[in-house]
Amino acid sequence: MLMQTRPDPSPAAHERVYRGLRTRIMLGEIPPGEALTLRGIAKEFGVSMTPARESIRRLVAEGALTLSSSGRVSTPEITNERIEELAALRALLEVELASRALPRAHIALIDRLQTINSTISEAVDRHDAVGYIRTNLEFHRTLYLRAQAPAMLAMAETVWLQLGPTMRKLYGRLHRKESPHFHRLIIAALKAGDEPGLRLAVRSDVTQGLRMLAT
Amino acid sequence: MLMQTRPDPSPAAHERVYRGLRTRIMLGEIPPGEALTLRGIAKEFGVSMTPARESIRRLVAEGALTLSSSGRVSTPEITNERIEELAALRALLEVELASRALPRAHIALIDRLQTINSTISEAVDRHDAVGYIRTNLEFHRTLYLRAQAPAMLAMAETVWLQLGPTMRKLYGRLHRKESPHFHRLIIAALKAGDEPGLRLAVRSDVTQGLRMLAT
DNA sequence: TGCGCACGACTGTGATCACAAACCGGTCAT
DNA sequence: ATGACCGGTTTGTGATCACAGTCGTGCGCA
Repeated sequence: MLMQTRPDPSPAAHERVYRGLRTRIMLGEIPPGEALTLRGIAKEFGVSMTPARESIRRLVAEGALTLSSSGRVSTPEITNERIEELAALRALLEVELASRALPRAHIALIDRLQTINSTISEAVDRHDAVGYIRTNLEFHRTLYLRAQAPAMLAMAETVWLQLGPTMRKLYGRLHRKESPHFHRLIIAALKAGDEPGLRLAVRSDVTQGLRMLAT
Repeated sequence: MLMQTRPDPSPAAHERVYRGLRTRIMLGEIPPGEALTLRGIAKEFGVSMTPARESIRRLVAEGALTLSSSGRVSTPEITNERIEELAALRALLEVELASRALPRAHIALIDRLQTINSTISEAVDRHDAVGYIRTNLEFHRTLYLRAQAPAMLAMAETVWLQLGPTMRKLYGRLHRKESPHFHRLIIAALKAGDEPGLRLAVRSDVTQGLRMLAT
């Protein structure tokens, strides 16, 4: 009985399309309001319309794309109220996730977070917006994975996805090298086992992007 | 120019299938671990496999259904950790929603909530589990609609959906007529404009179901 | 009697096609 | 010049089909 349960021999076509579009959206590579067509997506990924439609349905269900009344798909045109809401959701979810990760955060995790943090600084110096966004999300995901709360983490990722199209322009104007500042506060709070400090640091980090847009 | 923009002349087939399955899941009419087949769903709704598959994709994306490694779909088998997590999510999201609704809660809303509450009592007396669940959710949705936070409300509904398959058995053993107790506390806090009291009441109401399962 | 194995039915996947509605030009009348 | 109208083209929708993988059942063998 050497039934090697290979988890992913060759991902289904609709899965490939989904992942491709999802990362592009989450990293802000598609501007808000951009229109997409099923045939265009299908041709781009070298598949037929069927898997393209299924991936679109998933992304629409996750709020990453919107469907016009006639079925046209596009990246959502984001309003200020929506951004405020999504930022509030990030604060709610991620503060809780960080708090749950705190008792499980041993030194190896903190080391890893510091490594990621320096990678973020490099991306900032390089003015690499996509690299910055990706590494920044990796920082948060690495921490929250320790919370052992998959459903909560999935919701947080959904919020990141919905913020994707604005991330680009949001973080485009934020190439100050002060960005990992709150990350350092997070790491310090983790080291000290300081839960209130951690909650405040995460909340500050998450809502910092909002403030510059509200002006 | 009498272009009558009818919003929904005849809902698309995949939409009908989606709504049908969604309400059945959210109301707990499908037990956990139940297996579903595309052809079965298609035949039941009188459509082909295509719209059935699309609705399944949406529901899987929302966490209402799970996909086995071979693509088989079934309602999720829910563990205690998952329930704890989902209850925590309900608490986080709904406390925030209630708090945001509080300043906008005028007397007409409170009257409506009281009406819904008495309907809940009737369902309890009738031992009508599905009616109880539906009316209970209507109570919460009516309140949260006032929060003017559509993304947050959508997330809360997603959590309800994920809790659906367990709701039935959870609330099945809870046919004590004490159920609208926390609802009365919520209404009282709304009347008094007591935000801390409201937060506590919502949190208590939302997590009450968990406690009896944790034992 | 118990265990493995093969066969058949079933299930999800993806491609293709026909169809209806929406969109987008240019054109014409006012 | 501005507006409505009308064609062709594009777009989403849903049905159907062929195919590959999976699951289960019953048979056969030890």
